[in-house]
Amino acid sequence: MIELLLERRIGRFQSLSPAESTALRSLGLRVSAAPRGQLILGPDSPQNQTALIHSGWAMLYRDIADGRRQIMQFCLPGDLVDPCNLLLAERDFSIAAVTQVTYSLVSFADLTEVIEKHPRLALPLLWSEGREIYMLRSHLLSVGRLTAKERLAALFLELSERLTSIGQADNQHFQMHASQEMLADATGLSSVHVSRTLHCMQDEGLIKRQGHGYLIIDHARLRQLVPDMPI
Amino acid sequence: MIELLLERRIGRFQSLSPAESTALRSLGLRVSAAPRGQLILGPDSPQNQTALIHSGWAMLYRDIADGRRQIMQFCLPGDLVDPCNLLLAERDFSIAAVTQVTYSLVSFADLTEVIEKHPRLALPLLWSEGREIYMLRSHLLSVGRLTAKERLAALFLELSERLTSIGQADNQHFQMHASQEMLADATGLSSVHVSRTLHCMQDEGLIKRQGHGYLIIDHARLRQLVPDMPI
DNA sequence: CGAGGCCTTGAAGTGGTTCAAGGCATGTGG
DNA sequence: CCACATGCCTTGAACCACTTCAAGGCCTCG
Repeated sequence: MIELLLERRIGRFQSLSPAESTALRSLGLRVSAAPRGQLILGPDSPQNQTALIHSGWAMLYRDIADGRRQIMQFCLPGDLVDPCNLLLAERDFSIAAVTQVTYSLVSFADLTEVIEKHPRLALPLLWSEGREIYMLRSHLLSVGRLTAKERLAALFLELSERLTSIGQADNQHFQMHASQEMLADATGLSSVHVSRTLHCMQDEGLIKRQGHGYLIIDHARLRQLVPDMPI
Repeated sequence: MIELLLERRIGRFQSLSPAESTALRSLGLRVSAAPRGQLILGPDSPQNQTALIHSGWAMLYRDIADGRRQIMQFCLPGDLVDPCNLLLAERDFSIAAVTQVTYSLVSFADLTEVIEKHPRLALPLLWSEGREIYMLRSHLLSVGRLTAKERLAALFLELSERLTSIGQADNQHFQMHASQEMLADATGLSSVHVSRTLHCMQDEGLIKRQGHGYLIIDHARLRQLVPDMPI
């Protein structure tokens, strides 16, 4: 039952045999839970481990001494974070829970064992890594060259699509769990400006908020606002 | 003789047998050349190809309709660009020559053939991919959260270290082939501001320029300027 | 010698930041 | 059930880092 999401994603690349499914699930057997805000992988965590998210949102970020922080990506259910990182001597990022999160830590040994027994799983896992890099590059373009409104629109569209693909949203609306400060740290803006820009977007009818979730009402206009949004 | 650089890099991860060396070299047998400014891989190039750089600098970038452009990374000799991308349906970036460049195009088939015959090469190639993602994240942090001076310092340090590791610079100085407009497109600044900031850095003795190359005179002070520069 | 590419420089403008105060929820302990 | 603290969002006002526009200079190359 658990681990369905990573399976489903991989299965979209190539169909899986029962043995392969079981092997994938074995990566997520030891489930941990973290409350909102808790560090999942930090500078002091053992190296050569990465996170597989089962439920909830996490964020992958790096912060620097004087308090500045950059959120590199939001990690959603089914995400196995950057497995290539397992090969590096040191991890350069931290992962923290945005909502209550359940997850499994995956070690280099775990992953190589699975791949050695089921070599056919290697390719889809790399495909998944490729998607991650792809998103990272889109993020870089966004932060480097888009305006505040465009950056937020791009982020909303990305989250909307990713959540839709795991059945946690439809194209019209989804639950936004990140605080405005997190949105700021992800987009390279200040939280004050995020607040103002969101109001502006709401006034223009691009988004609509109710409670703690955002309702994207005009998916098409948001998309048209973001130049070159292929994802 | 050619292809020495990728071998040397991979060999730093694990030592290579002669057969493995030969296999790696086979990826770079068909050498092409591109003059400064020429497109190497564009939107119209066949998918499922990536570039292996033999000599010269290239840049990986994406540009959007209205002329804005973001350079994601500079590709230096020995770089095999994002092999995971070979698995994706579509490439989201272009590669162009910054200087005169010699390179080989590597297809998905080429790479899988090499890895199937020499499975021990898979890990070091992924390690190399891991480094690339690592740099991409540093780049994102830079563009999202650093000031103009810090961004340029970070970029110079990154290039200095990478060039030093392939014997094309020592820690004190290196040849800067990118124009100020390229530096701007890489750092998310305007070229005018790059010009001013460079002058400011020169006045402070952080860098010194002669001819078309930059001479980094105070590696230590640059490093101290950039918060959290682990690379 | 002229053209084009790249860099420089000034002046004006603006998108976004910072600081600071206040509002509105939610939770918690007395 | 109130009093208070805490976290998050909002709003205004001042400020600044960086952009844009525009003109001019200096190379290089045909």
